[in-house]
Amino acid sequence: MSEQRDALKETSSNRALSRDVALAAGVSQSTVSRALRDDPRISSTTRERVRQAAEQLGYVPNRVARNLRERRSRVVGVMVQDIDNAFYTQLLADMHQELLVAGYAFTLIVDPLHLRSDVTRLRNLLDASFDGLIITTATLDSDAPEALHRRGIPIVLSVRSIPGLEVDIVESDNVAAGQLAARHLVSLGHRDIAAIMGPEVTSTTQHRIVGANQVLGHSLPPERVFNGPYSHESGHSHCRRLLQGDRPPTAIMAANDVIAIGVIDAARQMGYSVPDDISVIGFDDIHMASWHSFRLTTVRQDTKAIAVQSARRLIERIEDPDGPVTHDKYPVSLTMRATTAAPK
Amino acid sequence: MSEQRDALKETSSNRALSRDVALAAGVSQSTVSRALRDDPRISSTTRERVRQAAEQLGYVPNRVARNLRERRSRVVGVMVQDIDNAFYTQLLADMHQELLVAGYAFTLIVDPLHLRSDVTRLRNLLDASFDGLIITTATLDSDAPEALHRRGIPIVLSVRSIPGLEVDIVESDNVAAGQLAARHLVSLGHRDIAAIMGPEVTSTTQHRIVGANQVLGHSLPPERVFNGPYSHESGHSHCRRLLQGDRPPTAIMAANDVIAIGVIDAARQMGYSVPDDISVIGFDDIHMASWHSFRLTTVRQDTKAIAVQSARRLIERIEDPDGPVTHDKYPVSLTMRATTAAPK
DNA sequence: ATATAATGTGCATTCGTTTGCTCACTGTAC
DNA sequence: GTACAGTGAGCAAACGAATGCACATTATAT
Repeated sequence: MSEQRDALKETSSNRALSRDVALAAGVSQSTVSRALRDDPRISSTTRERVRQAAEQLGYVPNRVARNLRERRSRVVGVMVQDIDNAFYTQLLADMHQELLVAGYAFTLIVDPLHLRSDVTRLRNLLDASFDGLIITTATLDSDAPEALHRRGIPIVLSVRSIPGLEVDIVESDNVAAGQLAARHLVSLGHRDIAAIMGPEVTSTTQHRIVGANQVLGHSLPPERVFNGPYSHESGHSHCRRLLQGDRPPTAIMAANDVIAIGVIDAARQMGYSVPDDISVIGFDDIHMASWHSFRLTTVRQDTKAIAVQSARRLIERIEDPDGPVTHDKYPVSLTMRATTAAPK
Repeated sequence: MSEQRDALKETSSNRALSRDVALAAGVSQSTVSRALRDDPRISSTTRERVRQAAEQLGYVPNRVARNLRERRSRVVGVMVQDIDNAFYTQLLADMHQELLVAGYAFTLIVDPLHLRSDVTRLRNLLDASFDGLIITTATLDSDAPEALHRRGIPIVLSVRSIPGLEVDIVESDNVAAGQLAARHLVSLGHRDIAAIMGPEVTSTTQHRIVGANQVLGHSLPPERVFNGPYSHESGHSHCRRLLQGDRPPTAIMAANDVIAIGVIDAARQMGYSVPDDISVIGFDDIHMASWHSFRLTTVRQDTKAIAVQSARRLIERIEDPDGPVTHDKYPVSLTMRATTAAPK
């Protein structure tokens, strides 16, 4: 048993190193490094010999050492508010894919606090040796993005933006999104519309409200606008309260599909029929929106394009820190399904 | 402009180093390191002076260098099949939390291929400098876990297991889960039950089928058992086909809630009522299962406990590679909601 | 045969920390 | 005044790979 212990101990520390390969192949350590990285200066015979030796010993280069030497980690951080949220989850899946093919790994940073100056947190971001950061949790009062930017850490603001910051931004045209939703509801004949939005300090929320107001010709009355997290629960409870009130609205605009589904659930639970008694429109068009139980009418944003482009922009920024700052704004479109209709 | 360029260039490379702090504080670089790590040998005056200098310069230790020296990265990999899946997403959220407080970051590894010997992939896992790996994608024919284990890389098998491998396992009692589901359906009077399961090579699928068969007193007929991915789509299409067949079953057991919801959607879409026309039971009890639109009866597994314990076991294993191998098996329970009833 | 270029390797340094060991200094006991 | 702890700090060697430069060796030109 103690023998096995020792064996194990040895095993865990006897990962073959480049110098072991060098010894086995009868060349120098630097030649091993070059051969394995396909340096043209190494003859093909030597290269082959080194390859074999490496294979034999199961040699895999130590990435930490390489990172130190190359002064980069090929790891990027992706900040999201909440992993357990279908929108972020779709976004992450596509970002992951894009980063992967570019040779980057990513580590998830969950940031429920919207990047408000939490010194410890900021320190962690700085010392975490990311090559860059995709931030999807920016709020208008986030201070971390600027601090990180000043430190020279490549960042891209994805999904949500902060005005006046000279960093790459990838987002949807949220003003147009607000317009689209409002125009759809108005054209169906709705006049009393409520909005269950995300946190007020969020660019998406503000832009969409602006867009909606433009179409309505007036500002949504404050008692018809609700702010809260992007959760099923938020949609559910706000809708419940609305329907219990004196004069419920005839339509509800939700900040995203997850909220919208919460709204639908609450309405149904209270015996209301969607869309006969009340119309509901969402944003995003996540997979779930098309499920038969919901068939949610929603303003589609090109989540995949945003995910992919965010990853690309970050990589570009990492590889060329001084390139021009970009701002991608993707068009949105209306996906009509079965949760909106003319009011009774 | 070109001035700013230069400034930027400098900025990105002039992160303060410990030697800069040393210079500023008038001490040696090693003293800086010790002072910042609260080494008792450093006097409090010196410590304070170093602290101030570090603060002043905005010094943050380079984690890559530290990792190289300490021979560890404080990063663990978590392998999941699919990010965009509510079950994994919940699991990840809790693992993340647990790892975070223990000082570990995690990087996500998406592994749709079930860890079948993909040499490139394995290489990537090996050289990625993870301190350990939580694997939720093991199948009975995965060979990577054994290879990784042999290499001395700490791993824990989470959710799914592989028999005969001397590694830590954290899972639910899936035989009991199968029994529970079958017993519930049988006690309601169901005799013709179909099962829409995950991939056949999965321990969870096999154990649950075993449990169900034990209760039924016979094996489910092959034409009533379907294997497929853990997706809404799989539940949807299999259910559709079942209901279009000659004699549809009176109840469907799904391998997880996501599939079950696909089943419900398909049934409703075809005009069947759940549970009046057909009963549906899921596994997991994800948040969504309780949404009013589904109210899914399901066998609950303690996802949170599994997530937390997997993280803990991995950390223990990292910190004590030679400790005894553990096998946690969590009990499951029946959550009765509104998708099961007696057959007509 | 000698100079010259082209080719392939190796030596030694570097990346930025942590840490074993040494050493200078102070204060106490003899 | 010498010896001896007990402090506090510095020197220098890791950690494991990448790479600039020097240096062999061979092929080519003269």
